[in-house]
Amino acid sequence: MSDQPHPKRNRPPSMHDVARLAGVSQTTVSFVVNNVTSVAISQETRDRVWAAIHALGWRPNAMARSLRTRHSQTLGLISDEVVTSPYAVRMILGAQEAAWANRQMLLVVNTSGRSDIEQTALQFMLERRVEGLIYATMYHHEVTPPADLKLVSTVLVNCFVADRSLPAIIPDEVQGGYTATEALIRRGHRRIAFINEIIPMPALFGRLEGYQRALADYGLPVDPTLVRSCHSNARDAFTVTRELLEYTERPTAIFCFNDKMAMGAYDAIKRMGLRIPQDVAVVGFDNLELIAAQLYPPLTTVALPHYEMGRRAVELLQSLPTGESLPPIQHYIPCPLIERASL
Amino acid sequence: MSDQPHPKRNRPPSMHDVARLAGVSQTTVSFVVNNVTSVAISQETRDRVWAAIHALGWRPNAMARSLRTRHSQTLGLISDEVVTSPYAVRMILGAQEAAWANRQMLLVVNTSGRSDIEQTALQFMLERRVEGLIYATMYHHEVTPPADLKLVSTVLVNCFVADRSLPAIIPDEVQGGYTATEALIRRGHRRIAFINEIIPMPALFGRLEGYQRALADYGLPVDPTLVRSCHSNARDAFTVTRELLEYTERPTAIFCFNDKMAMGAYDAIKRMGLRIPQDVAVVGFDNLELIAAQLYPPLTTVALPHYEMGRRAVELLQSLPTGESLPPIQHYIPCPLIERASL
DNA sequence: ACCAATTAGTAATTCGTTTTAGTTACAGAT
DNA sequence: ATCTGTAACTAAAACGAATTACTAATTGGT
Repeated sequence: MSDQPHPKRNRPPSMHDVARLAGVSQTTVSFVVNNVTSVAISQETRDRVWAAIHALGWRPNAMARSLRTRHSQTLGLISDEVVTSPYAVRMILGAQEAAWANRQMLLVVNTSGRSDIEQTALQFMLERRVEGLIYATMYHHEVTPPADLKLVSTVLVNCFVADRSLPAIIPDEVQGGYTATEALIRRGHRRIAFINEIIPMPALFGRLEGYQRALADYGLPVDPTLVRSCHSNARDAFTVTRELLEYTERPTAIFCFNDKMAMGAYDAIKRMGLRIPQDVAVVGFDNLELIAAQLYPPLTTVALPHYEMGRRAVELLQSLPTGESLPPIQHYIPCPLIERASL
Repeated sequence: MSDQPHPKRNRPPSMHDVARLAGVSQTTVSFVVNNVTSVAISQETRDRVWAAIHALGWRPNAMARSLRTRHSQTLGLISDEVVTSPYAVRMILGAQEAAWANRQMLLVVNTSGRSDIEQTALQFMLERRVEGLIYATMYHHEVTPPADLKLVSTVLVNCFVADRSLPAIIPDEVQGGYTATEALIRRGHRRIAFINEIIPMPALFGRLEGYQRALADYGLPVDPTLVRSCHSNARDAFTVTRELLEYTERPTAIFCFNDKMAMGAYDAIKRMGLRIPQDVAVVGFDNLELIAAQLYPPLTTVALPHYEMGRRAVELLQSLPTGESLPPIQHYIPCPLIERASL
């Protein structure tokens, strides 16, 4: 009664089905598909096999292949909030594109900072025999990842473990702070304020160090009253900026810990009737496109190299000969200055 | 010489290894692990098996399991720029969390709008036998996905096909525009301007319709001079806002097509010495946290329900009994008003 | 005419599970 | 003493490919 001859339920065609249609053995199909040269197959047969493949719409079953070859062609990415955050989506993109270039797929899990999810996610990925794992965080900080992480090659991104026993890809905060400050100095600024984050974190110390080093390298004094701290949001930065601009000897430039704060600084500067960059120059950090490019004038800022970090992490994993383990090197990725119009 | 007895190279332990150690058959191990009740296994044996599992650190090989059960426990997500864009990362999060709740993993590929990548990505996912596919776009617009998409259950997110032959999850633009306008009306505003996007797209028409309907429902006239269009960036919105505020009968409220434009509107309003919301109220659209929450005063805006759309898409796929196909319903997801302080 | 080499394939095993169809041992009933 | 029933397992066949180790037929050299 049924028009469809159904070989066995209606599952997708297998190599056997192809072989049957082409009148050859499954082995031959495999050889044709994989272009195996160690065994000779006539051109005529190859053509017949390909014809059968197209006729049936066959495509390989990646699980069967992986089971046999012991290569899952899969990388895992576990992150706390990266997926959620506009901050770091480019990191995923970098990772995904690098994986893609190697015909690997990326399994992504966002833990929302919950360690139970993190633990389960790791187990899931181990079960899927990922060939490498990226453990990334939204903010650059120290982490204590689950112990099972040791069972697979892992690269930390934007974070590090206390004993530096795992390879990590982290932004070069010091160079970033240095670059921002140097750019201002080169524009002739001598009184450069730095509005820093107040909650202790590597970025805070690194950027401050960069700021200080740049001043020192160019023979400028470090005026402690020009270094202020507040929570990294526009509101608080607004207040601090206003205070800075009321100094008798007003700073002519402000380096903000991040773009959100630069946004507040902009507001304060404009409110006081000053112009950017003529009266006060501003440099931010993070290169949040949404803020930096939309502000007026567009904000010159230092970019966190998220894309680059994601890419490097994957490339590091791919560079690893099977079976060996990655040396626990901490890779510092430079933070480039993105020049717009605020200085 | 070597301390390590190596059963066969150094591959991860298999059920056979566990079985050998526990002194049972591999079948028994499987039954214990999967808590199979159709076959009786004594408690004592169960304990021995679990002990062996822990001793060896065994964990199932998901590929072998999937091969056998024909369930990949995997969903695919193909997007143009979603991964890249802060706009819609929450969509991925929604999808991932829903997948997670069902013990499924999400394979993510970003095509960067390139159809060759899109095509290959789809093939990869089909090879991995994904149990469902989400095809998402960054902007709400019409798409022509690859034909092979028909081979797997697919849900479109934030986009639709011309003939509506595929189920789609899309934001309810009309309701969003209505909600924004209504909120302003309820605050007593009578002259409400709408700065719309200028490039034709569903959002433009939908939000405009919502705006007009709200005015009509509340018996307000639609003044065509109050509806302006420009490219959706802060700079152009700044200019348009300035013009609007120079009308002799100035609008007391501005509904902006999106938050970037609201950012420009803020600048113009402040520049003219007016206060938000006392002199001019503003409502945005998109709820870009970075902008909306950082602006001063914080921006009241309509949120695109990205998280919800991602979640719904996955739940739709999961709701599908194996073998059947999803009805091509277009699901409109409401866009909620996020109240902050700009009206 | 015979051996070696080459060409063109195939059979059978394996990867690590799930699952169906048994098997064995023993207790209790008759 | 045998039969039935249950408890406690196990053997073996999938799943869909990759891969090793053959075989059969042809060609070429002498």
